[in-house]
Amino acid sequence: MSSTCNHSYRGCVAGVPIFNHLEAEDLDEIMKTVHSSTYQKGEHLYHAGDTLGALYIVHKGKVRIYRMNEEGKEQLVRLLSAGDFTGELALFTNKKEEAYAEVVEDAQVCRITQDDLHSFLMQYPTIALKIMQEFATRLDTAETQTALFAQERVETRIAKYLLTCTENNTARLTMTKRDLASYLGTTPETISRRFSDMERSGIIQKQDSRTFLILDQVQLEEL
Amino acid sequence: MSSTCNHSYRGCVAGVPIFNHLEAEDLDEIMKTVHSSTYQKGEHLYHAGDTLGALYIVHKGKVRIYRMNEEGKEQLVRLLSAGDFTGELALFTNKKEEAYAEVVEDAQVCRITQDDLHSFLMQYPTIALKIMQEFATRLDTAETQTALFAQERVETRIAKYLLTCTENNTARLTMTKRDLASYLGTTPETISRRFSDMERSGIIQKQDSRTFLILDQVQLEEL
DNA sequence: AACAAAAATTGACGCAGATCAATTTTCCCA
DNA sequence: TGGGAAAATTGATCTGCGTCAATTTTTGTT
Repeated sequence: MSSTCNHSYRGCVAGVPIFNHLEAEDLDEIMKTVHSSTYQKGEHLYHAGDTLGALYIVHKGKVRIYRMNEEGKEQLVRLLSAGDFTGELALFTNKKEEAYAEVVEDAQVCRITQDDLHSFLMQYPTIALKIMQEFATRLDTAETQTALFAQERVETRIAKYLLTCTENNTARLTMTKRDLASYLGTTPETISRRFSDMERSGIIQKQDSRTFLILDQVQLEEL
Repeated sequence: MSSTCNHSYRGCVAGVPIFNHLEAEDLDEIMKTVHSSTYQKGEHLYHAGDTLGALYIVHKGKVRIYRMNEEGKEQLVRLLSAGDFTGELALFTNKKEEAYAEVVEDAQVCRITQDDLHSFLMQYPTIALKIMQEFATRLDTAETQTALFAQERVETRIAKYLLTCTENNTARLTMTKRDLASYLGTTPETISRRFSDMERSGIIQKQDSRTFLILDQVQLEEL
């Protein structure tokens, strides 16, 4: 069960890229209209088909955005953590939501209604700019992702993904391999095999189930 | 060669969803800052790697937005016609463009510089709303497209695509099958075979090279 | 610590779709 | 309007990856 309250809780909004450039008094203004809820693992923020009237901003925890086709096959679209938002489709168009938002780590989520947001946009045009920045970036990511699916083999997709989450020659996965498979448009079995291949050929080395040492970055890059 | 002029040409802007809700005098205001160019088939508006400082709005003609991977494989991302725009990534973020924009049908294109657009957004917040609407829609399309690639067979992708361009039981392709293959992440050969299959099983019937009669929409929908 | 449930691994097998190659058809534009 | 180039079609072959199935490992819970 999720619990709701609409007290002023500035932290929820202050940490979010869309708003964090505003002055303190403007933030407080916005906070007055924000509804904050906590959700537990397994709960959904929304389902496909819902007509959302609000923007959901994750303040704490993790939320899995996924789609499902007619046969029930899932595709992981995005994994939200603190500062990320969702629900923009129903907010800016009048389409129904096509994705599901499932809490995978106990979360605190702020909601801003469509009407409130629209009036903020008129009042603070810089917010619009921030949102557009976020949109443009996400659009680019989505199109890159599509191109990746369209023209690269699974091995290449994994390699590219690993590189995006590598720091100091160490790749730390933020999700299970099962979710990774779904995100990369393949199966857990194939993910497993490709990881084994890469270990066998000395490109990576398993540290623990979620951490891998990159032994040969050059080779990884040209997969 | 493209020719440029920046005379006031209201038509360029008036027909564009982002601006067409504005009053005539506001339109004229905007028009003053718009640069209009004509391009011939084969010319490029921009290449991957360019740092664009402007939004490109197609007023006439067609523009092919495509990406290319390291091996030179192309993926068609979008086909722009009158009213569509491109260049938003470089405009709202500071990333370099990752796609190519090639004119495939003699085109007239308007350009609005970053600075001008930003000041319009502050002056007319409703423009921002329109752009966000467009972004949200496109984001949804891109994510739908990704999911389509991730979980559906080529036959299904074709079927879904055909349905999007069907009117009165007639599907009219807006691009060559070669481009369609690139758009759907497959090869011309496979496209050809699947179309033949669908004709053989009485689902569609070729009218001319770009037009197909939908004989059995139900079956097409469940492919 | 112990258990159940979820996740991950590995093998065997089959198929959708890519690739290569050879025509045929369509589309321009000179 | 004719000729050359691009696009489309069709066949033959090969392969990456999905599917099914059986364990094994990891994880979270009491």
